[in-house]
Amino acid sequence: MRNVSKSRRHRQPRERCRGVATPRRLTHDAAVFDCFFLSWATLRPTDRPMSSPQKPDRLEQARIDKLEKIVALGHDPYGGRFENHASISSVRGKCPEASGTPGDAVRIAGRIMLRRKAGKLRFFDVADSSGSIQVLCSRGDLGEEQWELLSQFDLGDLIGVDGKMWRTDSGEVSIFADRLHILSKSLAQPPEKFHGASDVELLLRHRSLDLIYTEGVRDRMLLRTKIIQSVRNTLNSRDFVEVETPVLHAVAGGAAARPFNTHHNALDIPLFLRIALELHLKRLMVGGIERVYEIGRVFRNEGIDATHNPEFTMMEVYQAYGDYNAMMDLTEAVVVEAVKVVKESGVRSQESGDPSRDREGAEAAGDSRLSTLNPQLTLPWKDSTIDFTPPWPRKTYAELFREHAGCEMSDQAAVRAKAKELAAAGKIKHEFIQRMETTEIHPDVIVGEVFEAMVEDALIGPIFVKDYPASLCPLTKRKKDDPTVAERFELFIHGMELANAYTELNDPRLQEELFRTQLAGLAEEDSMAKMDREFLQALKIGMPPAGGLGIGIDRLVMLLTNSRSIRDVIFFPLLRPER
RNA sequence: GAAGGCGUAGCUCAGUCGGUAGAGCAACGGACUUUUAAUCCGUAGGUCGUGGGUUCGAGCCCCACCGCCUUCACCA
Repeated sequence: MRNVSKSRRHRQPRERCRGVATPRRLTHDAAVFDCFFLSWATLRPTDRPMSSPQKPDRLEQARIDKLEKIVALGHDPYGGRFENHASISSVRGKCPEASGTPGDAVRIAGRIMLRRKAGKLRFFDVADSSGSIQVLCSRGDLGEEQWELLSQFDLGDLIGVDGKMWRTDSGEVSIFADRLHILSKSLAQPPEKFHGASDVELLLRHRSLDLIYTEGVRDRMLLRTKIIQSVRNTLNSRDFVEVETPVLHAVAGGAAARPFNTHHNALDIPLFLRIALELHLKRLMVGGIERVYEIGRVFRNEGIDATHNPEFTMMEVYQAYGDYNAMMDLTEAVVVEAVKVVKESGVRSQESGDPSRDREGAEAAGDSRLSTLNPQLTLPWKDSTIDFTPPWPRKTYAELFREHAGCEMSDQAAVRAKAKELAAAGKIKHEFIQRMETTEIHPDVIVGEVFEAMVEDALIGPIFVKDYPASLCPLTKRKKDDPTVAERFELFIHGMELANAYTELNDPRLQEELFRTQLAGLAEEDSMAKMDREFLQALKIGMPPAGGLGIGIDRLVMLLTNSRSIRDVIFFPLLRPER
């Protein structure tokens, strides 16, 4: 809390300044800097955030000098409304075929990406969100004032251009500039023009730079948006209703994870950031919203690595009067529709330069299964491909356990022996074996450990793993003919767990009992059995039998964009603050 | 949390055995009216992540710390 109020103290005076310093030619930059230094000086030295601008370095100073020249020429270096400009991709098509003849008059706006000189000619490559184009400026055709203005342009500046479409002698599509406008003076030196920036930390801390200068980053992030849009479309077209439920929870339930702690001052109560969407959505189902979903951020206070960010995006959907079989069908639909969107986008995935590579690769490999698959539904993944063509296999947990572990999961002695074997091979922690030998651990927990070590990585998929040991699933309905088995499935693709679904438990008394009984061998924080009275009360009112499904959106985007790190699909992943 | 790797100019990177800190791009000045990472000539630019230590002398060796990456651990 202290940190928050501290940073607000920094921010307020500066934001106020920004309001005062409305662009007034000539005095504009002076006003900014007066204000800036004023607020700066009022801060005690220890309050100064390290990330805030320090005194300008030599490169920044060179740009400030140019900014001042721009002001002296009577231009606002930070521009203003710039109307009726066209997208760069749209004007490219208007270029005359023959070089040296003027085409249509156009107006564009964008960022200077490259600059070249040839005598009294200046070439700028200007890019907007649709593409880039060359702007040609001729000393002989522009007035003194315009030439003076463009001489103050640097890489990274945002400019507007009025001109006519023009093809150069070498055939390059260009705009022959008639009039130039400065729209925003960049004070920061861009990365090296050929190699770009490659330091991962630099790119993550300055994602804006990454988006501008690293090939493919913006396309991939925008593809994320399209994928999420597709998920919404799929659900909406099936009459599911999107809602928003609280992020601040008094009890962080619905999943087994450690929450972030926070505090409400006026109420003076502890609160938690949600770790799942589940319980509120079920309460809405009780309230009569029979098909309901939410796509939202959840927070888990755990480790950070290539597949885990402390905050991530989860989609949870509930369908009254359905069950987990209905959820398997829905999962296939949601993912397949998203795959189609990715295929249609034509955005190149991270490591295959050519979007059609997966098909050619499959044929070249001569794999009969791959060559007969629907090429529309394959996407590249690392060195291979993922075939999303439905229907995906649906195998039971017990079946897969038998297949990969070589023994029945009901054979406790054999399972224990297997666990020890895996520990010797370094695939299961020795501590777990010690606990297994010395304390009483539920047999299903041991089975779960062996399953994770032997089966999960081997699941190429997409494959639905269904019918989990019931004791691992306190929010799930048991099978009618076998109460030791829960109607739950997980979707695995290349060892990654993408979806998790249940036939939801709607018996309030059984639910309360499951919350109450702590599973032997599990710490409380590792269990989902957190008593939530509001939720139990809702179940007493009566929740329809239902199917429920959760999909990790970030992981879905990773799989569909061939991204190995979750940081490649989140704009601002959490980093330790710089000191 | 553990092990390994990395941190040098705004950016991308060299830096030999411990002996004056290097290049390309970018910047600045100049030449060039059809360039495509333009080219050519010149100038300037460094708290070698931070702090200690060893040494006549440390970017380099040692210790601690900070950050990032990889693998592992944790992780519905």
